[in-house]
Amino acid sequence: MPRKPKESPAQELRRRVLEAVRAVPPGQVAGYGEISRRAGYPGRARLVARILSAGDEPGLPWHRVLRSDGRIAFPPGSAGFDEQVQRLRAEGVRVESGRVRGQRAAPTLDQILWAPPD
DNA sequence: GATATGACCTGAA
DNA sequence: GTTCAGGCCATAT
Repeated sequence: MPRKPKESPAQELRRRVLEAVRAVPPGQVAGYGEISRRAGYPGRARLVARILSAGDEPGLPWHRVLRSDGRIAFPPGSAGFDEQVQRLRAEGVRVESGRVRGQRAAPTLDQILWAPPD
């Protein structure tokens, strides 16, 4: 019988990461490390970046993913940088000098999901 | 197989 | 507030 269509670890990781990114509600932001941790792969923040850079998944709220410092992962002046800032502002996130103001990348996604409204 | 690169993270100075 | 070094792992050459 044909072997199971078991996907490669990278495939599963990608799927989990995408799900974690989609789990971030609008107006909120998360860090790469948090996404990787929530996906079940702690310490693989670079993998998250690698996946987002692929941009295979349309409709993915990649703009809600920032660095742990709350700064934009893109270099200032870059197209991605500008686009991400614009999208965040459209969701009500205050962005100043390429950094998110008022709410850093939450230490844990639980903090985001459990964060009290206003 | 080895080296270099990348939308990174953490801790320490 | 910033900068530096070490770690992590998939992809490209």
